[in-house]
Amino acid sequence: MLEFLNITKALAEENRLRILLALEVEELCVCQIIELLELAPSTVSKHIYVLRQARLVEGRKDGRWMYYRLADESASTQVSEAIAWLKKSLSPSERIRADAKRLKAILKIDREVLCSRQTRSSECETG
Amino acid sequence: MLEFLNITKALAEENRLRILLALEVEELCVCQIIELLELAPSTVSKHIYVLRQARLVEGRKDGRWMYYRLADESASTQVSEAIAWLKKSLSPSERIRADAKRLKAILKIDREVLCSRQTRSSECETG
DNA sequence: TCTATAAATCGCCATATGACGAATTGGGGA
DNA sequence: TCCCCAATTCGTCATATGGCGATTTATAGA
Repeated sequence: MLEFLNITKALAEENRLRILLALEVEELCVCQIIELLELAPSTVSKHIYVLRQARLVEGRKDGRWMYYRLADESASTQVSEAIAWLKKSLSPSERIRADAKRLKAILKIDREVLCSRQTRSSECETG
Repeated sequence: MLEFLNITKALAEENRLRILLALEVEELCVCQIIELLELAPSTVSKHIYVLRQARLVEGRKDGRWMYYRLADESASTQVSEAIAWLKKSLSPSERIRADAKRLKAILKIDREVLCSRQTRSSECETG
């Protein structure tokens, strides 16, 4: 029950769904997720924390950067079922399409450039 | 996205999960759900409202009583998938087992007796 | 028509949650 | 060693949500 509730609570927030959908495309660095959602780093970090608690995403550290990906086949049945359900049931809305388009643009930007751009200012728009 | 979020938000609360699991057994009258959860009628009513908004449950009026059941095959794909996922993924916990046992006892009580008992007092324990 | 009552709605309160900026942590590179 | 910076954690605020009791609504029965 508790594990299940952790999962449904994690899925019950729009920005967290956006993160999961983005990770469906490919593994992402935190700065790429920040750029996609256009939220403060601390906010994004907290959302990722909730997703990790629910075991829906897994992280890997690479130097100063953290990369996150959807939980894979090594995950528990509950988690795997949840991700399968998510993929099957979440039909494309306007926002989801916009995110997908925006993510394509973000992936074209060199990651180091993206991170430093966030540090300096957020003048340059991505989409 | 919005429909999906309505569903995940509805599923992201323990007492609402308890209601859905009880309705898996059979259609129930509100007073039976109140007896099971041991919460105020107004609270239970609000939970049912959320479940209805998400289209996870359907109601039918019979005189002064309202009966609720899980959404059936006439429901949207998203709703059907959600219920299928719920049934498949929510493994029995202590609380779920206790509820199942308690529900059996509640179903043995005549509905009118149950309702009037709630009105007078909550002295008589059910399980 | 009037009363009783099952359920829903309203109003209120306490707690949970999402948002941000500030401060902290930890790994590279000078 | 010292500084830089990606990411996280902490502190705070505004809003959302779950809980209850009081009130309202709707229907059965006198």
